[in-house]
Amino acid sequence: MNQTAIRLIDACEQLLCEIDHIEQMTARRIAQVAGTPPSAVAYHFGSQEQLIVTTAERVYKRLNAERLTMLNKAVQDAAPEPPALEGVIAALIGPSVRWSLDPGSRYPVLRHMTTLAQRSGHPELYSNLIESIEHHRVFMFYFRSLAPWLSEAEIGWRISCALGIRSQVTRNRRRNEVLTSHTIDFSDADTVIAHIVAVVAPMFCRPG
Amino acid sequence: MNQTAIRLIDACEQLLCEIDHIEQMTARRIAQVAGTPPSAVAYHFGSQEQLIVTTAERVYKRLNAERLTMLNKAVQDAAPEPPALEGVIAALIGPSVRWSLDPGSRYPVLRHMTTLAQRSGHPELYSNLIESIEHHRVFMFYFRSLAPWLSEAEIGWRISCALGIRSQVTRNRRRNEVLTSHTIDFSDADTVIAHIVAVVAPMFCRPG
DNA sequence: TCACAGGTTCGAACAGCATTCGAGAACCGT
DNA sequence: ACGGTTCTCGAATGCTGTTCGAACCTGTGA
Repeated sequence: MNQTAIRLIDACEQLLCEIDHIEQMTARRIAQVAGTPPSAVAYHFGSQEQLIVTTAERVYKRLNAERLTMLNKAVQDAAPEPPALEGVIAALIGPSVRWSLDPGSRYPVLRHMTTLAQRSGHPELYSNLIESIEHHRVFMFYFRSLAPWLSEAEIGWRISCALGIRSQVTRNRRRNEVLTSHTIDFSDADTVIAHIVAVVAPMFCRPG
Repeated sequence: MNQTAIRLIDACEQLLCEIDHIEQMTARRIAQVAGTPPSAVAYHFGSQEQLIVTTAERVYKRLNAERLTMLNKAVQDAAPEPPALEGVIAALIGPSVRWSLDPGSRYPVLRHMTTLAQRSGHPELYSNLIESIEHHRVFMFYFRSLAPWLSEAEIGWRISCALGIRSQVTRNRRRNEVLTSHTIDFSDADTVIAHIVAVVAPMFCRPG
């Protein structure tokens, strides 16, 4: 990849973390930070949107690496027994929660990307990011061994639910605080993770 | 309210349902549909964004009315016994799910509004819509009577979780389908509602 | 009937945007 | 050293939301 392209991605990543709202993201600003003319964005990536997606993919890989690290730790801690259900759930949603609450993390990149992906005019740009669930397969494996009475689809559905709850805390914090009368500290990652685990774990209970 | 203003809201509502990307929403297009000059948007609403928020508020009221109707029906069906937990959950998330799958509904208005709220530079415009939880208070009441072992905050947290899962199905359908290997029919409202109820209900179980 | 004030309409104008374009510079295998 | 590809860059294009001032209704008090 070209040096200019890399500098644009770096600038894009940095800028996505500095801005509050995606509208403040302009090709001119990215180019200014990267030290290139604005037209370099279109030349190297086709469009500003594609540059943002490329940037998000790079960040997303790091998040998934952290998920896998947490999962492996939970597995090794329990070996040779299967890992605790709570540990697997925490590995699935923990890094997102932790990143979203860490002001120094690159989580804003993913938040802005998700916003952009919602009914974008070019959904094909995001299909790789959204439809790739490779990084969930290994979770699927452990959940199945922990809840063999659930089908693969039922496990996938529960993973989806867990991710939906995760999104609710990482993206609608104000509403959450209002709904719980400010009695839950949604600014503390461990508290939030524990609360999510507490509601997700029962979903995997044996029926009846 | 002025006749021109009403025509602008009508045009805005209609247009929000026709477009699939919020960027296709332009003041000039709204004005064209409404038969006014583009400047009328700024004159009557201050900004295009404020017009969209006003439009969304009108639609949101209808959605909440439908939630209340479903809830009241569940209550009356079970009277004098307390309503079924499943019925209360279905009333909470059902209308959103149903609207989101009905091509003729006004759900796109709310979807675009949410997208806009996340990428806007003027969050104060949305605080009324996002922080108002009056329409959830009555749900809180019935949940508490069904699960008295949970505190008000714990109930609020579970409502939040249910709404997060709801958003996951109304907004990330493709990802859901991939995760469940296309074995769950996410285009059928009753199926989706039943699945959500199935995972949310256990959250209210008595501990231990 | 007139005069006037306030609210409303309207089109032109403004600043900002992403992207395109064409000309030139830089690089690289031969 | 040459020829062709890749890259750089600033100007230009056609969008955008919003502002502005003049014109236009409409109702009121004299």
